Formats: sequence, structure tokens, C-alpha cells
Amino acid sequence: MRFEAITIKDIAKALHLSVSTVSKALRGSHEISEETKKTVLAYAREFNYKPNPIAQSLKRGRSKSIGVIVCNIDNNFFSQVINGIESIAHQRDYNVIITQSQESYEREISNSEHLSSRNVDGLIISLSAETKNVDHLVKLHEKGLPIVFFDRVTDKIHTHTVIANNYKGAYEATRHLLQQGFQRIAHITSSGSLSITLERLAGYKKALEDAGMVPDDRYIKFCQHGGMIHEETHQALAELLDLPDKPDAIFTASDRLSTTTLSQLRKMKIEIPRQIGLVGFTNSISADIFNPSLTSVVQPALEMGRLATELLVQLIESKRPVTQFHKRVLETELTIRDSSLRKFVQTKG
Amino acid sequence: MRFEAITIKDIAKALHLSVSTVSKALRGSHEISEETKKTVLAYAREFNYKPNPIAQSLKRGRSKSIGVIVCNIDNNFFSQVINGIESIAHQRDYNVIITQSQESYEREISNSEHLSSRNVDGLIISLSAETKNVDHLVKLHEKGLPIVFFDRVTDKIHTHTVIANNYKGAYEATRHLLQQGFQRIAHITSSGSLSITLERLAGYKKALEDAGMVPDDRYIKFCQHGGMIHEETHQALAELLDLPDKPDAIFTASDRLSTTTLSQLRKMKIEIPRQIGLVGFTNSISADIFNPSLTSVVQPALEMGRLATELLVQLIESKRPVTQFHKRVLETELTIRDSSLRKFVQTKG
DNA sequence: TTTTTTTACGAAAACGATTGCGGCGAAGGA
DNA sequence: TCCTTCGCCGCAATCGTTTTCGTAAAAAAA
Repeated sequence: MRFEAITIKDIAKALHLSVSTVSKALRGSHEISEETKKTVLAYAREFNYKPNPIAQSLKRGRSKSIGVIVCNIDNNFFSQVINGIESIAHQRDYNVIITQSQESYEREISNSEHLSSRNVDGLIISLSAETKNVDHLVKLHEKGLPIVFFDRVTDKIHTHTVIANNYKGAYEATRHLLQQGFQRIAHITSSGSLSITLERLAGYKKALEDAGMVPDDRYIKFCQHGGMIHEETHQALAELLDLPDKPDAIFTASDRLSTTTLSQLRKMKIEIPRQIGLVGFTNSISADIFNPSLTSVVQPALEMGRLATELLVQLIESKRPVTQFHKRVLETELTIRDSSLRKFVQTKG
Repeated sequence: MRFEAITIKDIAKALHLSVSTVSKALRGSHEISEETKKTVLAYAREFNYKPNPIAQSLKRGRSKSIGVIVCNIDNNFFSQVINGIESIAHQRDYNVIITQSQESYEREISNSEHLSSRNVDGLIISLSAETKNVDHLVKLHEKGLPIVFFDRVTDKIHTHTVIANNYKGAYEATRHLLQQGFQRIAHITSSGSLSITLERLAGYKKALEDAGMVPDDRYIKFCQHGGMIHEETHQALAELLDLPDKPDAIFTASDRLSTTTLSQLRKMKIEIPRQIGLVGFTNSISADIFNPSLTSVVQPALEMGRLATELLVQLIESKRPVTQFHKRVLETELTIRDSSLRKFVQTKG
């Protein structure tokens, strides 16, 4: 390092003041005269003084930064959420540290501990598919670390949560398929330990029941790794297609599952939606240029990120312990495209 | 905070040792007896002692973490690079801090300064589309911060760089279109100040020249924001289609530009590849399910991330100043799909 | 003038860890 | 017996900042 950053000590020496006086002057303390403040501020500005955040962090135990743990950023839903998080965070003068759990329980633990030891002021997290136990987060929460959950939440920790209306989104998607005349609607979803899985599954089942049908467990496939491992999705799909009463439509519960399923069906030369209709939860910005274009349950990802961050900042900056927690549920939007349209089939065929 | 993390001081107090003895014991110093070391290690393990990274960072000026600046994580190329970065970084026991410039020069500056002030030990960066001046990085580099550039590089700073063979990739893409019989090949690309833009443009032109054609500037459109602003791409496309000699093929130079162009052409009901052929630089994992499936120049993104990180760690951990710098050029791969196949058209039409 | 209050600043401890140096006791050499 | 050497450990400074407390000098009150 040739040019070291300027410190309070340097300013103090240059102006023949003490370190403490400079510090107070910079922070605008009332015990420093206006004149001294001006001198210090002027000098600081001239030499581009920036307080060392590491030292501040050590001293104050706060860092003006928030940690984010998502399973994977390579996914339009999460990257949109992160954009929402960053927009509010920067507005409130917080920095954002993004980490990926890659759907791994181990990495979720190590990421959360690392972020905590880095003195992040709060945590925004969507649980990994492998996570069945949240003791690691309970521990941090009890230590006083504010946490906001989004998307994949837990009820083991009493705090703010932000989710999409997964139940209703799944219900509408399934009902849409039914309205299109599909009879045997399968459901490919993520790990059964995730909140979103259960909520979406419930919505799917309810829609079937409301149509006078009985949900059939053979039509419901869980993928423990949420589509991160392709073979898993392929096998689920193969099993569905091996059933005596093959499904004539599939409702996929996540971004990765949707694209993998679509891709695999096409590789198998199965025509969509003629042979199999498809609706998926996805925030892919390319869903309209898929072949066929994919009917999607879209979550308000950006808004979810913004909201989660606002709630987190409230927690962080609250003077008194917060006891009143919100569970914010945002509505999804069903965007109907070709992959689920029977009419589309009829036109063609 | 109810349960504070255990510190060296706590251990010292509990074992009736001094803080310095404990510190040395934990680091395995030879000036501490084996017996004492054992006691300390045992106690530390029992109470799950973790050194405070903030304090270490302040004391040592190093943080065992590396900063990453990319324009946008919502992009398969960059998210794959980041996966490569994380895989090596974790292997080498470094943490990764990801930030987004959103193609903004201002944000690139503030991100780089913030990362530097957080004592990252090194920086991996792909320049923003707006960046024409790299003084902010020169300053950090002269201060001694190791930097590795990838993808969008600069020759203003003498250090390691990792790029794809953009020239050759563009050459092959263009040649492929020519071989398919396309005559008037347009090129939609990013900001002219980016290295990748110039390299890809050169490859495109060379392929045309080698085919006995003269590159025509009216067929070359620059998008300053690299596709982040849709209107920009739309206008470029509109201008191309307004030309007296409309292009019969387009070669797009980036992920976002490719998907936006494809989407827009479809909205305009322009048939691909019959009316317009399309080849794009993209690492989208969904390129095969696009409509039509998109012929792509694919970069070895994961490998680029891994390599950049290995080079960075070398710089960080080198005892002596490094003076020999590498420019690593990795080969791209042309994946041919329907969007560029004249044969495909003939079959259909 | 003396006492009290106010103003404006400095000294020092603290955050948690690292490290050069000094010291003390025991062992070895003369 | 005395001196040196060495092993083992503690003291104290340090990183850059914040904050409590103490204290001069100046201002106000007596």
C-alpha cells in the first residue's frame, strides 16, 4: 500500500487537536465549537477522509450492512428479489452482502454464521431446500440479530415474514388447467420441508377438490433439491409418464423445475400443450419466448425484496424491542400463455 | 444480544492466562508449551470459539475475503462466473462479497470504494457499460489492492485478465450465418467503450471481409446500456428494420440483447429464422427451449470465474510483488440451434 | 474578588485480536 | 556458586474509531 487512507489520527496531528476532538467534530457533537468543527470538516473534505468501516464496526458492533442468504442467484425470482433488497438498502444507507446456500443445509449454516460474525445488522433469508432444522437461525435470533424471512419461511422463529400468496397462486394455476379441460393434473414440486411447497401443494389440492376430484399422491412428485439436480427432475417426470393413467398436464412449483420440465418434455418430443399442458411458478423474464411460451404464476419479486428490507430496517433501527410481527402476503399473477391453452392446440391441430 | 460470542479475553480469564498467551496458543506459536496449547485448544473447541473477523481484519489489514463487481447477477453468464468464483474462493478459504454496478459508472465507483474500505484482499471485476474511465480502479490498484479483470477488461491497468475469445466467437457466429446463406447480417452490441464490444465487433467484421463483403456501419447498432433498458434495444431493432436493405440476420453481442431481440422480433411477428436469422452471445440455460431455440456463442463462464479467482489468490498470497501478468483467453463454443438454420426454414416452408 | 457554571477540549479505556519485547524461573555450563 | 541460556509466559502497543470522564480556561454569578 503506497497511499494509505487518511485516518482521524492524521487529521488530529495536522490540526494539532486530539483524536477525540476530531471524532466528535466529525460527528457534529455539541461539545465542540463551531469554529473547530468547520476546520475539521474542511480538512476532512479536502483530504477525502472516509471513516474506516471496519474500525467502526468493531467499536459499535454495527456495520450498516445487511446479509442475504438465498439458495441461488442464478434464478430470476431471487435476482429480482435481490434487486428489490438493494434498492431499499441503498436508499437507507445499508450495504448488502449476498451469499448462496446452493440448497445446502451446511452452507446455509456457514453463511449465516459468517454473516453474523461480520456484524451484519440484520439478515434476510429464504431457507435452503435441505433445511429441516433452523436452530442455527434461532441461535442468532436469540443473540439479538434481526431476521426477516421471505419466500421459504419458518414458523419456528417469531419475526417478520414476506411471502407470495402461494396457496392462491397454486389454486389459480390448477383451476386454470382444469378450466382448459385438462383432467389428470400432476404436480412436480420441491422439498416437502419447505413452506412454499406445502402452501402450493395445498392450493393445488384444493383446486382439484373444488372441481370434484380427489388428489392422487402418485401424481405428486417431490424433488429434494428443488431442480438443482437435473436427474431428480427427469426421474420424477419419467415416473409420471410411466403411470397407467399418464397425466395430461403438469403444474411445476418453482423456476428451475419449470424450465427443466419444459426442456425435458421437448427432448422427449412430447408436444405441449397438446399431449401435456404446463403451468409453472416462474419469474423468468424469458417465459414469453419459450417454446411454447410458458403460462406462469409470477411472484412480485421486486416488491417482496423491498418490503422485506423495509421491515428489516425497521427491526434494526427500532429503539425498543419489537413484539408485533407482520406476515405480509403479496398476490401472485397468473400470466396465461400457450403452454396451457387447449384452444391453442385446437387451432393448430 | 443475550449470548455474546466468546472472545480470547473470556478464554484467558477462564484459564487464568493472559490474552496474548491464548492468542499465541490458538495460532500454534512455538513460544507456548504443548500443554498450554492443548488446554487452550480444548477450551476453545468446547465453547466454540471463533475469532472475530472484524477485529482480525482491523489488526491485520486483511480480511480473507474478495470482492466481486459485475453489472448484474440477473444473467446466466455472470451468475455462472460467480459460481466459479465461489467454488475456488471457498476452497481457498476466502469469502466472496458480490455487488452489482447495474451498468452504472457511479455505482461501480461506490462499490469499489466500499469493498476496498471493507478491506477485501482483492477484487474481481467486469466493467460497467458506462465506464470510460478507470481512475477509481487505478487508485485502488496503486494502493496495493490486487485486481483481476474478466470479460470487460481494460488495458489501463497492468494486471491479470481473463476473457473469452470474443474475436473468434464472433467470427465463427458470423461465418456460420454466412454459411447458412444469410446476406445482410446486422450486429446489435453494447457500449462501444467496452472491450468485449470491440473484440466481438472486430470478429464480426473480419468474417464479413473474409467472405468478400464490406461491413456496413448502418448495420451495426450500439446499445449504451447493454440491453438493461429495453427501449434502447427496441429502437436499434426498429432502425435496422427500417433500412432500405433490411438485414436478413442479426448477431447479438450479449445475453440481455439476445433475449430482448428475440422477444421483440416475436412481438413483431417476424419469423425466425425465415425472415431474420439470429445468433447471440448468451449463456442462458434456457436457450434450447426458446422459440425458436437460439443459436448461441457460449462462454466458459464457470471456468472463467475459477481461473480469475485462482489468479487473484496468487496475487494476494504472493510474497514478492508480481510483475508478470497473464492474459488468459478461453475458447467459446458455438451451439447451433434453430434460430440460424436455413435448412430448418426449408423443412418448414 | 471569589465562587460557580459553562464551554471546549484532551486523556484514556474500550471493541478483539496480534506481536515484539522483556522477565522470570529452571537448566546447563564453568 | 555464579553466570548464561532457554523455555514459557505476560505486558503493552497497535489497528481506527467511539465515548466516558476529567479538567483547564472562560464566562457568569455571587
